[in-house]
Amino acid sequence: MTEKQELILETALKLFAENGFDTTPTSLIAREAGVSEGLIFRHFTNKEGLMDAILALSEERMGQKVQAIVTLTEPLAKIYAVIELPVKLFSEEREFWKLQFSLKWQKKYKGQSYRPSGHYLELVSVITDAFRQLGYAEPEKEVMLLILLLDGLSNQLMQQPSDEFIQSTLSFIKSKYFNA
Amino acid sequence: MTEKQELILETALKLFAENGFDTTPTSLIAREAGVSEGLIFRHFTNKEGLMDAILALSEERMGQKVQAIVTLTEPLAKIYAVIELPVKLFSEEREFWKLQFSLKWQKKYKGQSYRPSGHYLELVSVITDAFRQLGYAEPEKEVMLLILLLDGLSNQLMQQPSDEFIQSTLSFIKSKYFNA
DNA sequence: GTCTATAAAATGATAGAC
DNA sequence: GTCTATCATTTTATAGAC
Repeated sequence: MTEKQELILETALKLFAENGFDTTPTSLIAREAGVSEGLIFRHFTNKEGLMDAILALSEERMGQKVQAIVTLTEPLAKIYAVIELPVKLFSEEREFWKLQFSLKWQKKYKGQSYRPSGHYLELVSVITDAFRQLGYAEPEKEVMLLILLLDGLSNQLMQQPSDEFIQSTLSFIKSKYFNA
Repeated sequence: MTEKQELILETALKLFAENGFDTTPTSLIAREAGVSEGLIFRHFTNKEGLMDAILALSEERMGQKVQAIVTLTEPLAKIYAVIELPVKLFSEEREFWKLQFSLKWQKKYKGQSYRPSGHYLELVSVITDAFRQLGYAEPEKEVMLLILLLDGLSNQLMQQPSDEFIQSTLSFIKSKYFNA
């Protein structure tokens, strides 16, 4: 991966996150990255190829995050880590994750609608077990509820809420979970 | 509002909801509605005007829904009604509400980002009171949490989940709320 | 109110030189 | 690997006839 290739990827990521995939012209990406428009197509074939490359990075980074949670031993620690995940993702690489979440709502990518990644499914399974270990009566439903909650939280994080709001939300959510 | 005007609006709504605002050409709207493309611009000035007209309808319909909840007397009934709101909205007018929710993620409309409507703020205030009446210690935070939950639920509703999933989710959420 | 025809600009993509 | 120049299409929008 050459320097310009990375530059294109980084710029495209930023612009896609800010303005959406289909409202960001390749001409703008080229201008912002300071490269010729032709170069984008030489390296990534077409606009979709550019998105593919970004998504490949995404899978990799998400895998690392999930791994870090899965390796925790205490069930409650796992649950708290999942609760903190969206905030962590957004604070570390805001544009990157904004793009991820917004994809769900944009035009079907390559004809398929949004599909949860393998990492996501692994996480669900691990958290279900955690709830079970804590003695919750309906672990599957608890996970489902928690997902709804974190989905909504990710949603809110797009609006750049204050740090105070974020912290207060996190601790309030955590306060709802304990050994059953 | 003439017959063709309504037809254009209805068709645009459907297509915007399916494919997004900026990925739906006016030519397609015209073809699907069986009218000339020029007529769209004659009536709605430009593509944005078309969206404005749709959004005006939205405000009106949302107002009706909120009014129905506000007039309930029992605090728990209000909370349950809010919990049921997303499902009700999607089952009654799926495309319409899908468009609403997806707008949050699309390109900033007219340069402003998404802003909650007056109806929304009214609803928040009423539900906060309901929690207070039920004796909850931190009603504001409870509302915030509930909003996250319903935001996430709306998100999931986009994926056309099974009716069984929906019902089970609703009753599980409700089971978390009672007189404190 | 509605349609046909057309303009004007933007956009994705390719070819060929360096 | 990279750039310049250019093409083909699509898309928003307007003008004028009926």
